[in-house]
Amino acid sequence: MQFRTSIELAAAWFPMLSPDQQARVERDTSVTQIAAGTTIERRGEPSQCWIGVISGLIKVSVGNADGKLASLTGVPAGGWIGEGSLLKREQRRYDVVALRDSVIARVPAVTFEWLLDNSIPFNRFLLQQLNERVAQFIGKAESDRLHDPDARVARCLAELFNPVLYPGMGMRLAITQEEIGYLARVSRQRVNQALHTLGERGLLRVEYGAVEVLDLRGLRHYGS
DNA sequence: TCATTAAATTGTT
DNA sequence: AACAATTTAATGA
Repeated sequence: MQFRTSIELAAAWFPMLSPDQQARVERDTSVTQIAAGTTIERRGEPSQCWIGVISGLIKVSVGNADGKLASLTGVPAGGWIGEGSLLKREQRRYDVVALRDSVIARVPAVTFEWLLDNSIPFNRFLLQQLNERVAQFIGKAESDRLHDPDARVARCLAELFNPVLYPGMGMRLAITQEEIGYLARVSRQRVNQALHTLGERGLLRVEYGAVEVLDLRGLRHYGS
């Protein structure tokens, strides 16, 4: 089955399961194709699924009670998101939106918990995933203090594009300057300024409601 | 299909 | 933070 191959390729934890565990995951998991710009999960909905990105790229907007964004992060192919809400049995506190045409897998909460109870390799994978996420936030906090706003914007964009890796190719990302601001922890006005600075250096091109990355390496190493 | 209006996003102070 | 300018989306003839 082609879905089986997809899950095996994208989920590092899948091959570690026992055959009967794999069988159950295959049975319970739904894999769907998502068009770019589609909202996969909406804030407030109690949808209890663990979401994995088989291919493409999605973004996760974490919001506070006011509906304003507190932070935003991209999830590349192979990444999984939502275990926090599952573990705490809460409502979703963020929007999940596909940035590119993507294929996502949904693992029901009961299956997720069953794996948690029965598979040590699965627990190990989760620990690693959580650890990396913490490291990512710590790294972001560090660069917040070390670099100027231009560099922060550049690195955040590079971080979003990092997983997709189209060397030299122009990639267009539908993201608002306000969103970039929350992502880079910079005011919207400063984002606007930074984008033009980066644009003048030929690293990207600013569009309405989007930016097109021209030089991913340049962005990643900007300011260092 | 085109013109008008509203909403969203951007650019500037 | 506030404002004007610009772009997109929606609506109706």
